[in-house]
Amino acid sequence: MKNRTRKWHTKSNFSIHLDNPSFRQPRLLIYGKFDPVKRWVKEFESSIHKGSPNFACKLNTINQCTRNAHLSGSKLGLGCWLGVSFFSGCTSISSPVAHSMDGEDHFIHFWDSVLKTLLPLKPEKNFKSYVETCVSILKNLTNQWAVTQGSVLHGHLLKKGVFSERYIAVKFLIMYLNSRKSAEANEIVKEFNGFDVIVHNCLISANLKGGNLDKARKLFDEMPERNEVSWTALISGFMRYGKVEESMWYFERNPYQNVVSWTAAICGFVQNGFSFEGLKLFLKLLESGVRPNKVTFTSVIRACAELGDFKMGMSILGLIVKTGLESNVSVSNSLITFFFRMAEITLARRVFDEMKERDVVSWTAILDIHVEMGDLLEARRIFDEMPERNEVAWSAMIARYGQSGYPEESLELFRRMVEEGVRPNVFCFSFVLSALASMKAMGTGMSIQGHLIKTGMGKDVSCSISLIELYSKCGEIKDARVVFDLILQKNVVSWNAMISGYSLNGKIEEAQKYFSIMPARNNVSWSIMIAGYLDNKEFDKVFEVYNEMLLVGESPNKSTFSSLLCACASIPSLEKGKDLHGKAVKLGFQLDVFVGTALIDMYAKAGDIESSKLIFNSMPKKNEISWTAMLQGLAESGFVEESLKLFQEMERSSSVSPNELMLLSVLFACSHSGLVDKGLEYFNSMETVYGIKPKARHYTFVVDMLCRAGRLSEAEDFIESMPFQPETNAWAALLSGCKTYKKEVLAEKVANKLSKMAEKNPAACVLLSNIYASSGRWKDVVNVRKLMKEKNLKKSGGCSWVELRNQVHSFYSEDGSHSQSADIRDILELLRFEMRPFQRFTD
DNA sequence: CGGTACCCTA
Repeated sequence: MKNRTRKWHTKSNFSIHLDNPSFRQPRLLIYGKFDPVKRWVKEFESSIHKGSPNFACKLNTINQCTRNAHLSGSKLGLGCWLGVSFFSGCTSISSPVAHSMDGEDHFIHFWDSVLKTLLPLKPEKNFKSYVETCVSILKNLTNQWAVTQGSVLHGHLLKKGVFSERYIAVKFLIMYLNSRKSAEANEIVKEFNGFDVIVHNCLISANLKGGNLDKARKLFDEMPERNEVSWTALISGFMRYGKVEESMWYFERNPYQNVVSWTAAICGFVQNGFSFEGLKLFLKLLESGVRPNKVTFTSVIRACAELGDFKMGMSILGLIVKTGLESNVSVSNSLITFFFRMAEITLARRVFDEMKERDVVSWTAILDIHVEMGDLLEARRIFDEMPERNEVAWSAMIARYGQSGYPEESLELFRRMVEEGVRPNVFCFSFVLSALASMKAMGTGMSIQGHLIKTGMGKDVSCSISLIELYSKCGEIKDARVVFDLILQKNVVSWNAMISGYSLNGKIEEAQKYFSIMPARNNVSWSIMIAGYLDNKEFDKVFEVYNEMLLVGESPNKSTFSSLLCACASIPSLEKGKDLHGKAVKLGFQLDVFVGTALIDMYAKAGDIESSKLIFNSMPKKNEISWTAMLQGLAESGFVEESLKLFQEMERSSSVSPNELMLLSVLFACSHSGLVDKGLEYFNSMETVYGIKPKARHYTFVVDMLCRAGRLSEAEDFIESMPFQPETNAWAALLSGCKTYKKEVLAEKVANKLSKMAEKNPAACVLLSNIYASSGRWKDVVNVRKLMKEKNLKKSGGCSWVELRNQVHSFYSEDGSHSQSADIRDILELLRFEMRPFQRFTD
């Protein structure tokens, strides 16, 4: 069911709304930098001017800083005040990640400073607020796993005699349980002197948090009496681990059916993907006369968003208004996302704008809307000016920068995140690792891996997947394999990453091996294999795997189609291509940039340039590759003027800038239409205007262009003045120019040059032997061939193939490997015999 | 001492 929602809000829904003026116009003007801590530190400084700060002033400052511990300036502010330099340890380290890892220390320093200020204070001055402050610090320490600082506070409170309060003892118990400090936890349990419902509840929920479901159940069963909290803890705990049936077993037997336990069950359904059942349970709740509260509504609204049920959502909104909860922060937060998922972006914005009070989730929700729509600039603006950021907001930005081709920015944000004391979760780590993978920054990736191993996240699937990606991209496939082997719970995605790594490193057999033994495959697995065979130019295998994929009932995705179409373009097979085009339209992929581009290329290579143009013009989004394919298609199909016109149009009207391949097409077009001077002009402006350094292939095209126009001496000068070794093809172009324009002297010169190169260059050998053959110098031909054999030079052979009943048969020259090779040769002999009378026409 | 909304890997 989760998948259904994901599929439902595709990007195409939003492109319409992006242009909606009512959404565009009102910019988010409510931003404003808000950092109360800075204000408090300022007030504190002014009180120093008046004299030394008193108890109330110090306590107040601690409270403010603790309450706003998440804010960026707070740690710095308090640190400066206490004379602790938070950045002392980090300025000397230049590596961004080493820098980040030190963030943990800043964060510990922060709490050390807080305690250093708190401990000398005398509680008698205002006992009540002193205790309140301690409890608030303790809560933060528990959330942030600062158990060392927690035990310092614990000892201090014992000494001061504040610890007698029962509820404080419970909070320490929870802290110790969460940090798995069983000795300390047992100590506190002992002090409670026997059975206590609350202590037992704490034990149960700690076990549930750690995943020990059986232990939790046992503790629950052993309890002589239970309260409503015991039941709800169990219900929600089982839901958290996907045990919906067990959870409902307890729900139905729960003697205290209050809102909280109802909400736990409803929410559990929604979180496990059973939103419809969640809604049904909500209706039952209404029937039973229990009044839903804000938490219930947030879960139910989320269920409507997951189901895409706008009407139901609006009915529930009616109920919300009736109960007076429409201005509640959490409820509004869920409504923002609900409207966004319904593509009602204006409504989502209105909910946000009309909120009297916003929290970090509200900001993250509105941030995510911009991120999802691809408006990265505006998203960044919101992100920078948000009053508070949590790991969700950070990870949304880090992920999106990485995916949009800005891995450096992704890494920089990650560094800042850790520096500001926000603890990254496994998702965050995997985002930043995949950004590093696209930068091929193995060293930095390894230091993050070190951190992951140290903190016990080294075997996590999502992090490991990104690590596999990183090592494969850097060519360290063995290391990728080590990471893969260590994953505790391998899922399909991790297998896919491994297969794709092998394929990327040219080990298609290994990829095939893993593909065949993986326990479960999805369409991505199949696509990876198809793309792998495509990279290896084994086109018959491409279609073989595709047919097998269809046979097992797996549905191809967009990337499958672009690989298949690319294979069609390489063969080229118009029939297969058209067939795939039809299927793509049926599945709604024809508007996709990658599929569209592959179609353009396929039709162009198959000679149907009209169809290419039709597709190009109908594409709603074109990227650099689409333009390149179209320009190349036009130029190579002989539509040179149109190709040049399109290039100019692109420069004028699109944000795409010219690349190497486009300039090759332009030079090709100029060469084939006799526009030599225009071509030279383009070539000379490559570096100055477009910032592209010409490659050997560009030089070859210019040589070809000059030769075609008969400007042979110019071509010779050009080839001699090249800053690097010319391609063999450049010499070939010059030679064929000599042949056309009967320049025998020059031809002889070129041949001499080639014979010098022939030692190492198989292409030069072939060219040379062709020259000798054409002038009847058979002895020289044999010498060249002998040279090739001695030096073990091999030219990659030409290959031809035919397509029969969904199978591609390929043949190399002198190739007898086909199973029906003998029969084929017999037929060929027969055909040759029958064609003999026409032979004089073929020469 | 129990229940929530925002982010989620190829």
